[in-house]
Amino acid sequence: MIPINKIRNERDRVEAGLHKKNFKEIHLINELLKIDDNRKTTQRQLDDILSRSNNFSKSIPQLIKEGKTSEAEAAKKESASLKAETQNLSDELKDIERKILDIHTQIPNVPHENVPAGKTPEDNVEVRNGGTIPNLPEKAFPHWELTKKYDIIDFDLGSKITGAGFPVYKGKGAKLQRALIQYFLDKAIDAGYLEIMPPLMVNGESAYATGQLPDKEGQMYQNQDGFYMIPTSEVPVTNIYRDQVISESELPIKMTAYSQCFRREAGSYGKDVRGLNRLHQFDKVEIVQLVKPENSYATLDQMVKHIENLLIELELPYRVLSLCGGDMSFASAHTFDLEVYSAAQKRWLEVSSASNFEDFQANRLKARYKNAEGKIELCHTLNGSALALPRIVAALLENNQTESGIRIPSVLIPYTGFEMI
RNA sequence: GGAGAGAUGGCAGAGUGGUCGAUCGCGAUGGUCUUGAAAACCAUUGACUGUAACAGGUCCGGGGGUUCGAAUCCCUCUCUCUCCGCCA
Repeated sequence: MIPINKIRNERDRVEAGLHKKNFKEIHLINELLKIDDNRKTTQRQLDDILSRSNNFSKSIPQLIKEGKTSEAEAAKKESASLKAETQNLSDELKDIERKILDIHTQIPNVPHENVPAGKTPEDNVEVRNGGTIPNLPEKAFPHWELTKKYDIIDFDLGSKITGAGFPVYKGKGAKLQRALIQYFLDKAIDAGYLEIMPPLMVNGESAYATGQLPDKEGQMYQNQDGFYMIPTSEVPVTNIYRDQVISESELPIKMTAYSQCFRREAGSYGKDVRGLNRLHQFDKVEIVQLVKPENSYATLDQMVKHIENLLIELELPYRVLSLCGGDMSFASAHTFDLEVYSAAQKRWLEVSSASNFEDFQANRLKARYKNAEGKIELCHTLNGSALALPRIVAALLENNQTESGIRIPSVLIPYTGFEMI
Protein backbone atom coordinates (compact mmCIF):
# COMPACT_ATOMS: atom_id res chain seq x y z
CA MET A 1 0.00 0.00 0.00
CA ILE A 2 1.18 3.46 -0.81
CA PRO A 3 1.52 5.38 2.45
CA ILE A 4 -1.49 7.72 2.66
CA ASN A 5 0.67 10.71 3.50
CA LYS A 6 2.60 10.13 0.31
CA ILE A 7 -0.63 10.11 -1.66
CA ARG A 8 -1.65 13.32 0.06
CA ASN A 9 1.65 15.12 -0.43
CA GLU A 10 2.49 13.94 -3.94
CA ARG A 11 -0.96 13.48 -5.33
CA ASP A 12 -0.19 14.60 -8.90
CA ARG A 13 2.79 12.30 -9.18
CA VAL A 14 0.80 9.39 -7.72
CA GLU A 15 -2.11 9.89 -10.09
CA ALA A 16 0.16 10.24 -13.11
CA GLY A 17 1.95 7.07 -12.07
CA LEU A 18 -1.25 5.12 -11.63
CA HIS A 19 -2.32 6.27 -15.05
CA LYS A 20 0.92 4.90 -16.45
CA LYS A 21 0.16 1.62 -14.73
CA ASN A 22 -3.08 1.56 -16.65
CA PHE A 23 -5.08 1.78 -13.44
CA LYS A 24 -8.67 2.62 -14.28
CA GLU A 25 -10.00 3.57 -10.88
CA ILE A 26 -8.18 6.83 -10.30
CA HIS A 27 -11.27 8.14 -8.51
CA LEU A 28 -10.36 5.85 -5.61
CA ILE A 29 -7.59 8.29 -4.73
CA ASN A 30 -10.10 11.02 -4.16
CA GLU A 31 -12.35 8.71 -2.18
CA LEU A 32 -9.47 7.52 -0.07
CA LEU A 33 -8.36 11.02 0.86
CA LYS A 34 -11.89 12.13 1.58
CA ILE A 35 -12.66 9.23 3.81
CA ASP A 36 -9.32 9.63 5.53
CA ASP A 37 -10.22 13.24 6.33
CA ASN A 38 -13.43 11.90 7.73
CA ARG A 39 -11.41 9.47 9.80
CA LYS A 40 -9.37 12.28 11.29
CA THR A 41 -12.34 14.38 12.34
CA THR A 42 -14.15 11.38 13.78
CA GLN A 43 -11.01 10.34 15.60
CA ARG A 44 -10.67 13.83 17.04
CA GLN A 45 -14.26 13.87 18.28
CA LEU A 46 -13.82 10.50 19.89
CA ASP A 47 -10.50 11.43 21.46
CA ASP A 48 -11.99 14.57 22.89
CA ILE A 49 -14.82 12.73 24.63
CA LEU A 50 -12.46 10.06 25.87
CA SER A 51 -10.21 12.74 27.23
CA ARG A 52 -13.02 14.33 29.22
CA SER A 53 -14.22 10.94 30.43
CA ASN A 54 -10.69 10.08 31.53
CA ASN A 55 -10.47 13.31 33.50
CA PHE A 56 -13.58 12.47 35.47
CA SER A 57 -12.30 8.99 36.11
CA LYS A 58 -8.96 10.21 37.30
CA SER A 59 -10.53 12.60 39.80
CA ILE A 60 -12.49 9.84 41.49
CA PRO A 61 -9.81 8.29 43.72
CA GLN A 62 -8.85 11.72 45.05
CA LEU A 63 -12.47 12.61 45.79
CA ILE A 64 -12.99 9.34 47.62
CA LYS A 65 -9.84 9.93 49.65
CA GLU A 66 -11.15 13.32 50.65
CA GLY A 67 -14.45 11.78 51.65
CA LYS A 68 -16.42 13.66 49.02
CA THR A 69 -18.62 10.69 48.27
CA SER A 70 -21.42 12.47 46.50
CA GLU A 71 -19.01 14.30 44.20
CA ALA A 72 -17.30 11.03 43.43
CA GLU A 73 -20.65 9.51 42.55
CA ALA A 74 -21.40 12.47 40.31
CA ALA A 75 -18.07 12.06 38.56
CA LYS A 76 -18.84 8.39 38.00
CA LYS A 77 -22.12 9.30 36.36
CA GLU A 78 -20.49 11.95 34.18
CA SER A 79 -17.81 9.61 33.06
CA ALA A 80 -20.26 6.83 32.36
CA SER A 81 -22.53 9.01 30.27
CA LEU A 82 -19.57 10.31 28.27
CA LYS A 83 -18.43 6.74 27.76
CA ALA A 84 -21.84 5.89 26.38
CA GLU A 85 -21.46 8.64 23.82
CA THR A 86 -18.26 7.09 22.52
CA GLN A 87 -19.96 3.87 21.50
CA ASN A 88 -21.42 5.20 18.28
CA LEU A 89 -18.32 7.13 17.37
CA SER A 90 -16.01 4.22 17.88
CA ASP A 91 -18.26 1.95 15.82
CA GLU A 92 -18.28 4.60 13.15
CA LEU A 93 -14.52 4.85 13.30
CA LYS A 94 -14.09 1.12 12.90
CA ASP A 95 -16.38 1.22 9.92
CA ILE A 96 -14.39 4.06 8.38
CA GLU A 97 -11.12 2.25 8.94
CA ARG A 98 -12.51 -0.84 7.25
CA LYS A 99 -13.53 1.25 4.25
CA ILE A 100 -10.12 2.90 4.10
CA LEU A 101 -8.41 -0.45 4.11
CA ASP A 102 -10.74 -1.75 1.46
CA ILE A 103 -10.01 1.16 -0.87
CA HIS A 104 -6.36 1.34 0.02
CA THR A 105 -5.72 -2.29 -0.88
CA GLN A 106 -7.20 -1.71 -4.32
CA ILE A 107 -4.66 0.95 -5.26
CA PRO A 108 -1.54 -0.41 -6.93
CA ASN A 109 1.96 0.92 -6.55
CA VAL A 110 3.23 3.86 -8.57
CA PRO A 111 5.78 2.99 -11.25
CA HIS A 112 9.23 4.54 -11.22
CA GLU A 113 9.75 7.33 -13.74
CA ASN A 114 12.02 5.11 -15.88
CA VAL A 115 9.30 2.52 -16.37
CA PRO A 116 8.22 2.51 -20.01
CA ALA A 117 4.63 3.41 -20.81
CA GLY A 118 2.44 0.68 -22.29
CA LYS A 119 -0.31 -1.78 -21.61
CA THR A 120 0.68 -5.22 -22.81
CA PRO A 121 3.77 -7.45 -22.93
CA GLU A 122 4.43 -6.11 -26.45
CA ASP A 123 5.21 -2.76 -24.89
CA ASN A 124 7.98 -4.12 -22.68
CA VAL A 125 11.40 -2.74 -23.58
CA GLU A 126 14.42 -4.94 -24.13
CA VAL A 127 17.31 -3.32 -22.30
CA ARG A 128 19.98 -5.81 -23.32
CA ASN A 129 20.58 -9.38 -24.35
CA GLY A 130 23.36 -11.93 -24.34
CA GLY A 131 24.40 -15.41 -25.40
CA THR A 132 23.84 -16.93 -28.79
CA ILE A 133 20.79 -18.72 -30.03
CA PRO A 134 21.85 -22.18 -31.19
CA ASN A 135 21.14 -23.42 -34.71
CA LEU A 136 19.26 -26.60 -34.08
CA PRO A 137 18.55 -29.07 -36.83
CA GLU A 138 15.02 -29.17 -38.21
CA LYS A 139 14.20 -32.33 -36.29
CA ALA A 140 15.18 -30.87 -32.92
CA PHE A 141 12.96 -32.03 -30.07
CA PRO A 142 11.01 -29.86 -27.67
CA HIS A 143 11.90 -30.60 -24.07
CA TRP A 144 8.80 -32.66 -23.36
CA GLU A 145 10.00 -35.18 -25.90
CA LEU A 146 13.57 -35.09 -24.68
CA THR A 147 12.49 -35.77 -21.10
CA LYS A 148 10.61 -38.83 -22.36
CA LYS A 149 13.43 -40.00 -24.62
CA TYR A 150 15.99 -39.93 -21.80
CA ASP A 151 13.43 -40.82 -19.11
CA ILE A 152 14.41 -37.97 -16.81
CA ILE A 153 11.11 -36.21 -16.15
CA ASP A 154 7.80 -38.06 -16.21
CA PHE A 155 4.72 -35.89 -16.59
CA ASP A 156 2.26 -38.74 -17.01
CA LEU A 157 3.46 -40.40 -13.86
CA GLY A 158 2.96 -37.14 -11.97
CA SER A 159 -0.57 -36.95 -13.35
CA LYS A 160 -1.25 -40.43 -12.06
CA ILE A 161 0.14 -39.72 -8.60
CA THR A 162 -1.26 -36.22 -8.18
CA GLY A 163 -2.48 -34.42 -11.27
CA ALA A 164 -1.30 -32.38 -14.23
CA GLY A 165 1.56 -30.03 -13.48
CA PHE A 166 3.21 -32.20 -10.82
CA PRO A 167 6.09 -33.85 -12.70
CA VAL A 168 8.23 -36.68 -11.37
CA TYR A 169 11.98 -36.16 -11.80
CA LYS A 170 14.01 -39.33 -12.23
CA GLY A 171 17.69 -40.27 -12.28
CA LYS A 172 19.74 -37.62 -14.03
CA GLY A 173 16.65 -35.43 -14.18
CA ALA A 174 16.44 -35.40 -10.39
CA LYS A 175 20.19 -34.89 -10.08
CA LEU A 176 20.04 -31.96 -12.49
CA GLN A 177 17.41 -30.32 -10.28
CA ARG A 178 19.58 -30.66 -7.21
CA ALA A 179 22.62 -29.44 -9.11
CA LEU A 180 20.87 -26.28 -10.25
CA ILE A 181 19.48 -25.59 -6.79
CA GLN A 182 22.88 -26.05 -5.19
CA TYR A 183 24.58 -23.93 -7.82
CA PHE A 184 22.06 -21.07 -7.48
CA LEU A 185 22.30 -21.13 -3.69
CA ASP A 186 26.11 -21.15 -3.77
CA LYS A 187 26.14 -18.14 -6.06
CA ALA A 188 23.69 -16.24 -3.86
CA ILE A 189 25.63 -17.08 -0.70
CA ASP A 190 28.85 -15.94 -2.40
CA ALA A 191 27.09 -12.67 -3.18
CA GLY A 192 26.40 -12.14 0.52
CA TYR A 193 22.87 -13.48 0.86
CA LEU A 194 21.93 -15.36 4.02
CA GLU A 195 20.40 -18.72 3.26
CA ILE A 196 16.93 -19.28 4.70
CA MET A 197 14.90 -22.49 4.68
CA PRO A 198 11.38 -21.26 5.29
CA PRO A 199 8.10 -23.04 5.96
CA LEU A 200 6.27 -24.05 2.79
CA MET A 201 2.92 -23.10 4.28
CA VAL A 202 2.03 -19.70 5.66
CA ASN A 203 -0.86 -18.27 7.60
CA GLY A 204 -3.26 -15.64 6.31
CA GLU A 205 -1.43 -12.76 7.97
CA SER A 206 1.76 -13.55 6.11
CA ALA A 207 -0.03 -13.97 2.81
CA TYR A 208 -1.73 -10.66 3.39
CA ALA A 209 1.45 -8.85 4.38
CA THR A 210 3.27 -9.63 1.14
CA GLY A 211 0.17 -8.93 -0.93
CA GLN A 212 -0.97 -12.42 -1.98
CA LEU A 213 -4.19 -11.68 -0.16
CA PRO A 214 -6.73 -10.45 -0.80
CA ASP A 215 -6.40 -10.30 -4.59
CA LYS A 216 -4.50 -13.49 -5.41
CA GLU A 217 -6.30 -15.87 -3.12
CA GLY A 218 -7.36 -18.11 -6.00
CA GLN A 219 -3.76 -18.67 -6.99
CA MET A 220 -2.81 -20.43 -3.77
CA TYR A 221 -3.61 -23.86 -2.44
CA GLN A 222 -5.19 -23.74 0.99
CA ASN A 223 -5.43 -26.58 3.47
CA GLN A 224 -7.94 -27.51 6.14
CA ASP A 225 -6.10 -25.52 8.81
CA GLY A 226 -6.42 -22.38 6.69
CA PHE A 227 -2.73 -22.32 5.77
CA TYR A 228 -1.61 -21.46 2.27
CA MET A 229 0.99 -23.36 0.29
CA ILE A 230 3.56 -20.75 -0.68
CA PRO A 231 3.51 -19.59 -4.31
CA THR A 232 7.07 -18.33 -3.78
CA SER A 233 9.50 -18.23 -0.88
CA GLU A 234 9.28 -14.45 -1.08
CA VAL A 235 6.23 -14.80 1.18
CA PRO A 236 7.75 -16.52 4.22
CA VAL A 237 11.17 -14.91 3.78
CA THR A 238 9.92 -11.34 3.52
CA ASN A 239 7.59 -11.96 6.46
CA ILE A 240 10.60 -12.52 8.70
CA TYR A 241 10.67 -8.74 8.97
CA ARG A 242 6.95 -8.20 9.41
CA ASP A 243 6.21 -5.78 12.28
CA GLN A 244 9.89 -5.14 12.89
CA VAL A 245 11.84 -1.99 13.50
CA ILE A 246 15.47 -2.66 12.75
CA SER A 247 18.45 -0.42 13.14
CA GLU A 248 19.92 1.31 10.14
CA SER A 249 23.22 -0.53 10.59
CA GLU A 250 21.52 -3.85 9.87
CA LEU A 251 20.65 -2.77 6.34
CA PRO A 252 20.92 -4.01 3.70
CA ILE A 253 19.39 -7.33 4.66
CA LYS A 254 20.06 -9.93 1.99
CA MET A 255 18.36 -13.30 2.10
CA THR A 256 18.13 -16.20 -0.27
CA ALA A 257 15.95 -19.26 -0.10
CA TYR A 258 15.37 -22.41 -2.06
CA SER A 259 11.85 -23.70 -1.91
CA GLN A 260 9.30 -25.59 -3.82
CA CYS A 261 6.52 -23.31 -4.97
CA PHE A 262 2.86 -24.15 -5.43
CA ARG A 263 0.49 -22.40 -7.78
CA ARG A 264 -2.99 -23.36 -8.82
CA GLU A 265 -2.69 -21.55 -12.16
CA ALA A 266 -6.41 -21.78 -12.72
CA GLY A 267 -7.40 -20.87 -16.25
CA SER A 268 -4.11 -21.76 -17.95
CA TYR A 269 -4.26 -23.93 -21.02
CA GLY A 270 -2.68 -24.91 -24.33
CA LYS A 271 0.93 -24.72 -25.42
CA ASP A 272 1.76 -22.28 -22.62
CA VAL A 273 1.43 -25.05 -20.12
CA ARG A 274 3.00 -27.88 -22.10
CA GLY A 275 5.83 -29.74 -20.38
CA LEU A 276 7.80 -27.57 -18.01
CA ASN A 277 6.38 -24.28 -19.18
CA ARG A 278 3.88 -23.96 -16.38
CA LEU A 279 3.62 -26.22 -13.35
CA HIS A 280 1.63 -26.43 -10.15
CA GLN A 281 4.72 -27.38 -8.20
CA PHE A 282 8.19 -26.17 -9.09
CA ASP A 283 11.56 -25.35 -7.59
CA LYS A 284 12.95 -21.88 -7.23
CA VAL A 285 15.79 -20.06 -5.54
CA GLU A 286 14.74 -16.58 -4.55
CA ILE A 287 16.75 -13.55 -3.50
CA VAL A 288 15.23 -10.89 -1.25
CA GLN A 289 16.61 -7.63 0.05
CA LEU A 290 15.50 -4.98 2.52
CA VAL A 291 17.40 -1.76 1.95
CA LYS A 292 17.49 1.94 2.70
CA PRO A 293 15.24 3.86 0.30
CA GLU A 294 18.09 5.78 -1.30
CA ASN A 295 19.81 2.53 -2.27
CA SER A 296 16.92 0.57 -3.69
CA TYR A 297 17.48 1.25 -7.38
CA ALA A 298 21.20 0.53 -7.21
CA THR A 299 20.17 -2.69 -5.46
CA LEU A 300 17.70 -3.56 -8.20
CA ASP A 301 20.46 -3.20 -10.80
CA GLN A 302 22.77 -5.30 -8.71
CA MET A 303 20.14 -8.04 -8.40
CA VAL A 304 19.46 -8.06 -12.13
CA LYS A 305 23.21 -8.34 -12.79
CA HIS A 306 23.44 -11.23 -10.38
CA ILE A 307 20.65 -13.09 -12.17
CA GLU A 308 22.03 -12.21 -15.58
CA ASN A 309 25.40 -13.62 -14.60
CA LEU A 310 23.75 -16.95 -13.77
CA LEU A 311 22.34 -17.11 -17.29
CA ILE A 312 25.71 -16.22 -18.79
CA GLU A 313 27.42 -18.97 -16.83
CA LEU A 314 24.74 -21.43 -17.88
CA GLU A 315 25.49 -20.39 -21.50
CA LEU A 316 21.85 -19.61 -22.21
CA PRO A 317 20.72 -16.97 -24.71
CA TYR A 318 18.81 -14.39 -22.72
CA ARG A 319 17.30 -10.96 -22.80
CA VAL A 320 16.47 -8.45 -20.08
CA LEU A 321 13.16 -6.65 -20.33
CA SER A 322 12.03 -3.57 -18.51
CA LEU A 323 8.34 -4.20 -18.00
CA CYS A 324 5.98 -1.49 -19.10
CA GLY A 325 3.57 0.11 -16.63
CA GLY A 326 0.62 -2.03 -17.68
CA ASP A 327 2.48 -5.35 -17.44
CA MET A 328 4.00 -4.84 -14.01
CA SER A 329 2.54 -6.52 -10.97
CA PHE A 330 0.27 -4.69 -8.58
CA ALA A 331 2.92 -4.01 -5.94
CA SER A 332 5.93 -3.29 -8.12
CA ALA A 333 7.49 0.08 -8.83
CA HIS A 334 9.97 -1.28 -11.34
CA THR A 335 10.35 -4.81 -12.69
CA PHE A 336 12.89 -6.44 -14.94
CA ASP A 337 12.03 -9.80 -16.45
CA LEU A 338 14.77 -12.10 -17.63
CA GLU A 339 13.90 -14.50 -20.39
CA VAL A 340 15.82 -17.34 -22.00
CA TYR A 341 15.37 -18.59 -25.52
CA SER A 342 14.04 -22.09 -25.81
CA ALA A 343 15.39 -23.08 -29.19
CA ALA A 344 13.14 -26.00 -30.06
CA GLN A 345 9.95 -24.27 -28.96
CA LYS A 346 11.31 -21.17 -30.69
CA ARG A 347 10.10 -18.88 -27.96
CA TRP A 348 11.30 -16.80 -25.05
CA LEU A 349 10.53 -18.13 -21.60
CA GLU A 350 10.39 -15.97 -18.49
CA VAL A 351 12.78 -17.41 -15.94
CA SER A 352 13.08 -14.53 -13.51
CA SER A 353 11.35 -11.40 -12.43
CA ALA A 354 13.20 -8.87 -10.28
CA SER A 355 11.23 -6.09 -8.68
CA ASN A 356 11.66 -3.06 -6.50
CA PHE A 357 8.54 -2.53 -4.42
CA GLU A 358 9.95 0.62 -2.84
CA ASP A 359 7.93 1.17 0.37
CA PHE A 360 4.70 -0.35 -0.96
CA GLN A 361 5.19 -3.82 0.45
CA ALA A 362 7.05 -2.56 3.53
CA ASN A 363 4.06 -0.40 4.39
CA ARG A 364 1.83 -3.41 4.61
CA LEU A 365 4.50 -5.50 6.28
CA LYS A 366 5.37 -2.71 8.70
CA ALA A 367 9.04 -3.39 7.97
CA ARG A 368 10.79 -0.30 9.26
CA TYR A 369 14.18 0.92 10.34
CA LYS A 370 15.43 3.60 12.67
CA ASN A 371 17.65 6.09 10.89
CA ALA A 372 20.60 8.05 12.27
CA GLU A 373 18.34 10.76 13.69
CA GLY A 374 16.25 8.15 15.47
CA LYS A 375 13.33 8.56 13.11
CA ILE A 376 11.46 5.48 11.97
CA GLU A 377 11.09 4.98 8.25
CA LEU A 378 9.82 2.25 5.95
CA CYS A 379 12.42 0.03 4.30
CA HIS A 380 12.39 -0.62 0.61
CA THR A 381 11.92 -4.26 -0.34
CA LEU A 382 13.08 -6.08 -3.46
CA ASN A 383 13.05 -9.60 -4.69
CA GLY A 384 13.93 -11.68 -7.69
CA SER A 385 14.06 -15.28 -8.83
CA ALA A 386 17.60 -16.51 -9.01
CA LEU A 387 16.34 -18.67 -10.55
CA ALA A 388 13.15 -20.62 -11.23
CA LEU A 389 14.15 -24.08 -12.39
CA PRO A 390 11.62 -25.53 -14.83
CA ARG A 391 12.09 -23.21 -17.77
CA ILE A 392 15.84 -23.15 -17.24
CA VAL A 393 15.75 -26.92 -17.52
CA ALA A 394 13.53 -26.69 -20.59
CA ALA A 395 15.97 -24.35 -22.32
CA LEU A 396 19.04 -26.33 -21.25
CA LEU A 397 17.58 -29.56 -22.59
CA GLU A 398 16.43 -28.08 -25.87
CA ASN A 399 19.39 -25.84 -26.61
CA ASN A 400 22.05 -28.38 -25.66
CA GLN A 401 20.63 -31.43 -27.41
CA THR A 402 23.07 -33.29 -29.66
CA GLU A 403 23.14 -36.58 -31.53
CA SER A 404 24.89 -38.19 -28.60
CA GLY A 405 22.83 -36.73 -25.78
CA ILE A 406 22.28 -33.50 -23.88
CA ARG A 407 25.34 -31.49 -22.95
CA ILE A 408 25.57 -30.12 -19.40
CA PRO A 409 27.09 -26.61 -19.18
CA SER A 410 30.54 -26.75 -17.64
CA VAL A 411 29.61 -24.67 -14.63
CA LEU A 412 27.14 -27.36 -13.55
CA ILE A 413 29.36 -30.40 -14.05
CA PRO A 414 30.90 -30.18 -10.56
CA TYR A 415 27.35 -30.30 -9.25
CA THR A 416 25.89 -33.00 -11.49
CA GLY A 417 28.90 -35.25 -11.64
CA PHE A 418 28.11 -36.03 -15.28
CA GLU A 419 28.72 -34.16 -18.55
CA MET A 420 25.98 -35.61 -20.71
CA ILE A 421 22.48 -36.89 -20.31
C1' G B 1 -4.87 -35.57 21.21
C1' G B 2 -5.25 -35.13 27.17
C1' A B 3 -3.69 -32.38 31.92
C1' G B 4 -1.32 -28.15 34.01
C1' A B 5 1.51 -23.36 33.77
C1' G B 6 2.47 -19.04 31.15
C1' A B 7 2.58 -14.67 27.21
C1' U B 8 4.56 -7.32 29.89
C1' G B 9 9.23 -2.37 26.19
C1' G B 10 15.73 -4.64 21.96
C1' C B 11 16.70 -8.60 25.98
C1' A B 12 15.79 -10.09 31.07
C1' G B 13 12.05 -9.36 34.53
C1' A B 14 8.63 -6.58 38.57
C1' G B 15 3.78 -5.15 38.69
C1' U B 16 -2.92 -8.85 40.70
C1' G B 17 -8.59 -2.91 40.07
C1' G B 18 -7.03 3.93 40.61
C1' U B 19 -1.47 9.51 38.44
C1' C B 20 1.17 2.46 35.33
C1' G B 21 2.92 3.51 29.20
C1' A B 22 4.42 0.73 33.21
C1' U B 23 10.09 -0.49 38.90
C1' C B 24 15.10 -2.35 38.64
C1' G B 25 18.83 -4.58 35.59
C1' C B 26 21.29 -5.58 30.84
C1' G B 27 21.83 -3.58 26.11
C1' A B 28 21.88 0.86 23.00
C1' U B 29 22.84 6.27 22.32
C1' G B 30 25.04 10.92 24.07
C1' G B 31 28.33 13.13 27.70
C1' U B 32 32.31 13.47 31.76
C1' C B 33 37.06 11.24 32.67
C1' U B 34 41.30 9.09 29.34
C1' U B 35 46.71 9.83 24.50
C1' G B 36 42.95 6.02 23.01
C1' A B 37 39.97 2.18 24.95
C1' A B 38 37.94 -0.33 29.17
C1' A B 39 36.00 0.74 33.94
C1' A B 40 33.34 4.34 36.69
C1' C B 41 29.84 8.29 36.81
C1' C B 42 25.75 11.44 34.58
C1' A B 43 21.81 11.78 31.03
C1' U B 44 18.59 9.80 27.23
C1' U B 45 16.14 5.47 25.47
C1' G B 46 8.81 1.46 23.29
C1' A B 47 5.20 1.85 19.21
C1' C B 48 0.90 3.81 16.59
C1' U B 49 -2.19 8.06 15.83
C1' G B 50 -2.57 13.17 15.96
C1' U B 51 -0.71 18.64 15.80
C1' A B 52 2.59 23.89 12.50
C1' A B 53 4.42 22.63 17.36
C1' C B 54 2.19 21.45 21.92
C1' A B 55 -2.05 19.03 23.70
C1' G B 56 -5.01 14.81 23.17
C1' G B 57 -6.05 9.53 22.03
C1' U B 58 -4.69 4.12 21.56
C1' C B 59 -1.55 -0.10 22.61
C1' C B 60 1.07 -4.84 28.37
C1' G B 61 0.00 -12.00 22.69
C1' G B 62 -5.15 -11.28 19.35
C1' G B 63 -10.48 -10.45 19.93
C1' G B 64 -14.65 -9.59 23.19
C1' G B 65 -16.74 -8.46 28.21
C1' U B 66 -17.28 -6.45 33.56
C1' U B 67 -16.21 -1.36 35.78
C1' C B 68 -16.44 5.62 36.54
C1' G B 69 -11.51 3.23 36.00
C1' A B 70 -8.21 -3.08 33.64
C1' A B 71 -1.34 -4.99 32.47
C1' U B 72 -4.28 -6.59 36.86
C1' C B 73 -11.06 -9.65 37.02
C1' C B 74 -14.22 -12.77 33.29
C1' C B 75 -14.90 -15.22 28.29
C1' U B 76 -12.57 -16.75 23.80
C1' C B 77 -8.70 -17.59 20.20
C1' U B 78 -3.50 -18.12 19.10
C1' C B 79 1.23 -19.29 20.67
C1' U B 80 5.09 -21.06 24.29
C1' C B 81 6.68 -24.30 28.32
C1' U B 82 6.14 -28.97 31.59
C1' C B 83 3.98 -33.91 32.00
C1' C B 84 1.27 -37.94 29.39
C1' G B 85 -0.10 -40.16 24.64
C1' C B 86 1.25 -40.74 19.44
C1' C B 87 5.15 -40.40 15.90
C1' A B 88 9.48 -39.27 11.07
